Amino acid sequence: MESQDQLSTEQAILEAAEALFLMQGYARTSTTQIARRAGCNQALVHYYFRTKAQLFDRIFTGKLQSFVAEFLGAYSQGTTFERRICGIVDAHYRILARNPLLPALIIGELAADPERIESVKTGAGPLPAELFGRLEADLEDEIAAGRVRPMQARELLLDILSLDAFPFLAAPLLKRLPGIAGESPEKFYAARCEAVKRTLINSLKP
Amino acid sequence: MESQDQLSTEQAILEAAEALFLMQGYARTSTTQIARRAGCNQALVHYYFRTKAQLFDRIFTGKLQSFVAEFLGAYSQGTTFERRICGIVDAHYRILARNPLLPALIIGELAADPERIESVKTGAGPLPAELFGRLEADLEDEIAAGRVRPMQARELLLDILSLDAFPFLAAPLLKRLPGIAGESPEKFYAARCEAVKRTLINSLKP
DNA sequence: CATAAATTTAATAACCTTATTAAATAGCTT
DNA sequence: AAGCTATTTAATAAGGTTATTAAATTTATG
Repeated sequence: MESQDQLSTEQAILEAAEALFLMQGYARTSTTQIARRAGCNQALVHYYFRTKAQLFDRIFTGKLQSFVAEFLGAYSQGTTFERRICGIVDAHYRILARNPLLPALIIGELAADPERIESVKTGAGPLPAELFGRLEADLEDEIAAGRVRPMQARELLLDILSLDAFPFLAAPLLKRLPGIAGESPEKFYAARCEAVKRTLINSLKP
Repeated sequence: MESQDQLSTEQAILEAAEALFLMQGYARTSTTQIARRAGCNQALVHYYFRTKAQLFDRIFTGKLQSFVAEFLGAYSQGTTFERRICGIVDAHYRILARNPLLPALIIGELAADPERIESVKTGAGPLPAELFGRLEADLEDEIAAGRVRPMQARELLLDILSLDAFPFLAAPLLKRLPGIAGESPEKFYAARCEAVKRTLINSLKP
């Protein structure tokens, strides 16, 4: 039943589909294209996954939920608030370096099909809200102690998310900018991560 | 030759196409759909604009270039560096409030079709590079005078672009977040603009 | 080996898309 | 009104897409 080739064909389709969906999005990717990349007949894509939509969901529902959960849940155990913020940024850049194309896909697909957002939200569970609550409580303590300027937790979270995610969202554009085009992505992102931490830490000072 | 109805049909097609392209992207929008929204026959779309690609270009090439130019060129004439930074952010939020869906379209379409980036770059002309140079020179002066911490102009520009653009890119997601869902977009963006200015100004302190 | 099950293929139905064409209609202009 | 042009329409060609089907092939198993 479950021979080696069978599993490897199914796996080949999954991998081809993931790569193509990430590079081109859902609408621009055809099952024919997926089959060609996986090195199999087009009907096989439907044999294993029935429909293109099911194949997409199979790949991305889990990926999306774990990504969102990891991303919002990267509130680290640092000794100081400053260290915890830096921990978040480091964690975000690690996650993003592993999935550089995922943010653009999320934006693109969720904008086109907002009902999918609900499934992501329910899938991510209560973790994000819980962690936001912890960040909020910590921030209030820091502000009360005079170590951080008065600000809302929501704005801090948006600052962090913006600074971390934007370089990956705008990568196709940034890659071509004169000052960046030469650099390797790894070096660029590593330097950017350090700069973001400096910006964030400095922005919190009273 | 150019009667009132003729121009209004052409205009109706342009407006329908712009709205649909912005909401759904290029690949998900069909000329049939455009015609339906414009209230005309599908062949008319091709009568006026020949191909779907030409229609898209006709609408967005100019829009894109002026958007990029405006966005990068919003280096205002403030009396102090701090004021100039705030001027940029205010300008960005004004531009974005007028074109809230454009950033996501740019990201989505340029990621799928990187060669279009070149046309945007050439269309934007030397303005961006020139203005970046001015920001860089000003920043160096401020750092030399000890009014701003040492940092690279590139990182400052990325800080600004990230903080300004992200809320619009992630709007479909953010709109559903518990703490934001209730608010009107205008209020949310206005509050965010103020918060971004505070974050940026504070992040520059030595 | 025989046979049953799983996998793979070619063929194709049904549908949608872009773009063109030729005919019909409307709008001017004289 | 006739004639010219511009606009609009219905029809359709050509091609691509998803998904199914039935037949062929491979693989597993008694």
